[in-house]
This record gives sequence, C-alpha cells and structure tokens, in this order.
Amino acid sequence: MSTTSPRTDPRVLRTRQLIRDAFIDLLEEIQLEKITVNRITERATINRVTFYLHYRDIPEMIEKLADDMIGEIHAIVVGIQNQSRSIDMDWSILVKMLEHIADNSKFYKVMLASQRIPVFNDRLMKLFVDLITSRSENQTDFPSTLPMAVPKDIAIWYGSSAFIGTIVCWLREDMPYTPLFLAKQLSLLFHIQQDTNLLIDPE
Amino acid sequence: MSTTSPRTDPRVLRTRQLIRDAFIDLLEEIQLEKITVNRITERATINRVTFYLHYRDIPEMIEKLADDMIGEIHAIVVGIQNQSRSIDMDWSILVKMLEHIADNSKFYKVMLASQRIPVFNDRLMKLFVDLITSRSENQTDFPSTLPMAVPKDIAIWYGSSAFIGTIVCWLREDMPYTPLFLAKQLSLLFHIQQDTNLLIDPE
DNA sequence: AACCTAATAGACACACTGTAGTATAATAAG
DNA sequence: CTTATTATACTACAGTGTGTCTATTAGGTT
Repeated sequence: MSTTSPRTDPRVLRTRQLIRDAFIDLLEEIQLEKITVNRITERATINRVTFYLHYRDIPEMIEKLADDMIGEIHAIVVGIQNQSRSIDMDWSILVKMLEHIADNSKFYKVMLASQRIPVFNDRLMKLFVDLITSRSENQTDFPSTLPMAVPKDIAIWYGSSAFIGTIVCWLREDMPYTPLFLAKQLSLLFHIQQDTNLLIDPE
Repeated sequence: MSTTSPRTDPRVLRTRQLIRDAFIDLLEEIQLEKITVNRITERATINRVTFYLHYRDIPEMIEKLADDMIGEIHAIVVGIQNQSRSIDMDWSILVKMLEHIADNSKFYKVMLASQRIPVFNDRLMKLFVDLITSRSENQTDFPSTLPMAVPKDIAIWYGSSAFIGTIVCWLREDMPYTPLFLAKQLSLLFHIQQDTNLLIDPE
C-alpha cells in the first residue's frame, strides 16, 4: 500500500503519521461530523494546505487509512496461508488477527467501535466473506444431508457479521478477554454453525 | 415517540415528513458527508430556517428519525409478547420485524445498509441484545452440561451481530428472500448456536 | 554546493452554518 | 368572534470551513 519503495522521503512519512495520529486523536474526542481539515492540521501542527498535498478531502483520507490497515491484516492472512496448510489454518489466522487488532486497539476502537467508519467495516466484512467462502469451497468433508439446509450466502452473511460484530463489542468493552480466548470462542461458535448445517448454493 | 397526542398540528407532521423524505431521498443519491441543511430544505421545498425549528442539526435529526423507527419495531415486539406467550414467540417477532423492514425498505436500506448511520445500528443492536438476553434468562430447559462452554456475553454479541449483519446484507442485495424465509433461516442458525452451547455467565 | 521537493505562509472566492428580526397564516383557547 | 399562540417564510449577517493559488522557506538527496 503506502509502505512501498517509491515513497521514501521521511518528511512525507512524518506528515502522514502526524495527520493520522491527529485524526485518531480527534475521533476519540469529538463526533466525526465535527472534525474538519482545520482541526486536523491544527492538532497535527502542520499547515492546512499540507493536508491537501496528501489527500483530496477527509473521506479520501479515511479510505487511505483503511487501505493501509486492511492491507496489514491481509498480509497476516496470506502469510499464514503460505507457511502452513494445516487443518487449523483458519484458527491461527483468527488468533493473529485478534492480536493485531489488540496491538492497534486505539485505531480499531475509533474506526470500528466508537466512531464507526463504514468504509472500514466494509473492507473487513469483505475480507471475512472471502475467507469463509474460500474455506467452504476447499472443504471436501462436508456433511451431505441433514434435516435443515440454509442457503450458502445467508450462512456466510451470518458468520461474517457475527465475527465482526463480536470483535466490535469486544473492543467497545475494552477487550475483556485475551485474543487467544476470544479466538477460541469464535471458532467454537462458528464451527457449530458450519458443521451442523448443510450449506446449499442459491442456484 | 412523536406519534403521541401532544403533537397534533398537521403542519408539523407535514414538515417533518417533508424533511424526512428529502433526507432519505438525498441519502440514496449522495454521500452523507455532502448532505447539508441547505440541500435538505431545498429538496423538501421548505425554508432553511424551518429546519432549525425542528432539529438543532443533522446529527440530531438522524437521532430523532432513528428514535421513531426503533420505536415502531419496539411496538411490534411488545405487541407480540403481550398477545402470545407461546414457544415460538421469538419466531413470530422475527417474521414481523422482517416484514416491517421490508415495508420500509427504502428507509432501512439507506439508514442501515447503503449509507450506514451508526446511531441506527446501535439502537437495533441494543434491541436484539435485550431480546436475546431476556430470552436466555426465561429459558429453563437449558442444556446443562456440554463439552464446550461459551461465555454468555460473547454468545449474545455473536448472535445479535449475526442477526443485524445478515439483515443488512439482505437489504443490500435488495431482499432476494421473503421475510418469512429469511426468518426461518435465521431462526435455524440461531437456535443451533443457542442449543448446542452451554452459555456461562461471565461472573 | 546545487538541485529537487515537501512544507509553509498568506490570500482569495465560495458555500454552509447558525442566529436574529420581522411578517404571515393557521390553529387553539377564551 | 376575538385573541394568543404556533409554524412557517423571508431577509440579512457574521462566523467558519473549503479548496485552490502563488510565492517563499526549509529539508533531503545527489
């Protein structure tokens, strides 16, 4: 994303970090609607015009911030997928994800839990949907016939929403459980759903 | 909420309806950030100052709109809870809820699915959390011991998020299933989770 | 040292906000 | 029927935020 080679000027990185920190800071204090470019640059101790050298406006800046953070999670996912193809691949992914969120809890809390940034939620949702979809496709040991059959897309909506929603609640309550414990519970709840139901394709 | 006796002046109701319709209309077309009082009143064919006679600003207006709509859902819930105390009480509630959402799909789609309004999501979430919480308390036929035990709060987070998230996805895809069918699937997925797990209290 | 580029400073036109004062029409109360 | 109240309309204005421009300073790279 933005951590690639073409951007090496330390001044640019410094400014972006200042803007990011100022924004997250403000997001903890005031409503998103009340946050202005004025306030951000004032808090970041940079010139207002400098902001426009990096982002067109606040929504675009938010999008870029989301890009970066989702990029980091994505790197975790593909990293684990490459290093181990074992049965509990998705389990390790979940733990690493929650640890990453815990490490950046201030960021995630405002972007996801306190002042909700829809773009950010969307990106995470897509990530989970893709993950669960590919997981169910690679799954050959599927229970074939059961009394109840839930359309695949509904089951995926259900599972993905449940994951993200639970993480959001966990962040809101200031992470009362360890990432490892929560990952265990989520895994438990999710696999019950997956294994008990026959997922049928909508077509 | 606002449908009570003290407010009978038809002019007030008319103005509020105009504002509401204009807002939902705009929300379908442009980003929430770009919506101004100017645009709303222009679209509503009312004077800009009139807006301020009803709401302090746009966030407050959104909050009031959410109040009204959540009030309607709440009325559905308590209505059914009073008329029937049967085993499938929560099932009837779910169907009626989804039917209500389908009836007001334009409103729900923008407020919940396309342009996310966090306040609205929060209210719905609280409603579901309360519903599931009271449901699990009144449940005497609980499975007592099972190999896995998930803390009650996590299970409630999981279930509530799953419900709302699934409804949101359903709205985004323009309701590809009937309310009745979706209610059935949600009920299925949810009861598997509830009945298979021993929910333990955090204390 | 010379060169490039980021960041700053000040200014500008423009849009939106929030509030004030006044006027008009409809409703409610006597 | 008359009067008080309420909702809305219209105009105006000061304050603030936006986005852009130009010229200048400072930092980093070679």
